[in-house]
Amino acid sequence: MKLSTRGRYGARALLDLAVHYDRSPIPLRDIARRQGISVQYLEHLVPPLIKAGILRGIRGAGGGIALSKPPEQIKLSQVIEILEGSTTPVECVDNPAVCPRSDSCVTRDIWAEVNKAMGCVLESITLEDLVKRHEEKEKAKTLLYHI
Amino acid sequence: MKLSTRGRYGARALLDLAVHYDRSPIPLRDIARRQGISVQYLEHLVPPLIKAGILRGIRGAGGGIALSKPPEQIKLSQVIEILEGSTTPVECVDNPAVCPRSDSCVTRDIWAEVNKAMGCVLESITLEDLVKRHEEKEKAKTLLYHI
DNA sequence: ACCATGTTGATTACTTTAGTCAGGAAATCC
DNA sequence: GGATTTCCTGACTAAAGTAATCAACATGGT
Repeated sequence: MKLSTRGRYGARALLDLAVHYDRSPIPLRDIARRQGISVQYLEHLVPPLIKAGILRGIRGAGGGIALSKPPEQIKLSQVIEILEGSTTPVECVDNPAVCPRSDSCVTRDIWAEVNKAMGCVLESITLEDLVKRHEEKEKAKTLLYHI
Repeated sequence: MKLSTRGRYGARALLDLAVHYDRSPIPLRDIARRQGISVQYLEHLVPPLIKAGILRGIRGAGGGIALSKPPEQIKLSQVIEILEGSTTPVECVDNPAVCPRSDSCVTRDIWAEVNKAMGCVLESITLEDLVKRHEEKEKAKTLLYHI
């Protein structure tokens, strides 16, 4: 039930962008540095997000990438779907034809429920929520310094 | 977020055993045939389940494997844990040390919630539940013949 | 014209997964 | 007590997926 680096890095990158939302485009270089990801790897995560309408890319000096929608309109479920493909733990849930047992298989029903449970969580969280959580953590951290 | 064949086949095999619970041990050969899994592959799923106390193996003619606990005492979460290892979608959830950002990372919190959501589903389902679901499906199927 | 940036495709090394092969150990049956 | 049946164990292989780099291109800003 693993999530690959694509989804993980992608989520972090988008959070990074959401934190700086409404500012000018941010170069991949900056995100890569802040998030500890190589620019070259990040470059491969960007195109699918652009195609999906989540990001836009601005070339040339002073360019970078930016969210093409406000953070509260971007659900985590969508991001993961784009970068990881389907989140289903098992092929047959999305595509019953891959297994002749699909319609009589009770374990398949369970995997579908597991998938739904994950989906509900991811669907309920937007980039804005992530930003809020992030800010709260930062706040808590600075408060510690004053003790 | 994939589940490998280990967990899938293992779950099906245990369901098969649960359906025949309280009968004599069942040879791997039978389970393999009914479930469409190779005996040789199934043989590798059995030992960890035995070590975990879920199964016992009876050698020799008339032998086979059998559940060592009644089906209502075997949770799916345990089975998956044994066969797949941790279900966490991301290393850092179980083991914060793998990533220096762990304590300030909000995406990590999300993966933990996703993991919990999956865990709740798997924890709530026992082999007995699977058997019941299975029987209902069978019943529905035979009813269809009488229309 | 030049440089900074995103965009794209090919390639590589590595790891995991799925599965087979081959042989051994214990229990049963005759 | 030997043959048979079954589980048990470890080594091995092929294929796929993952993580990442390399290299070249396209485009916008100055």
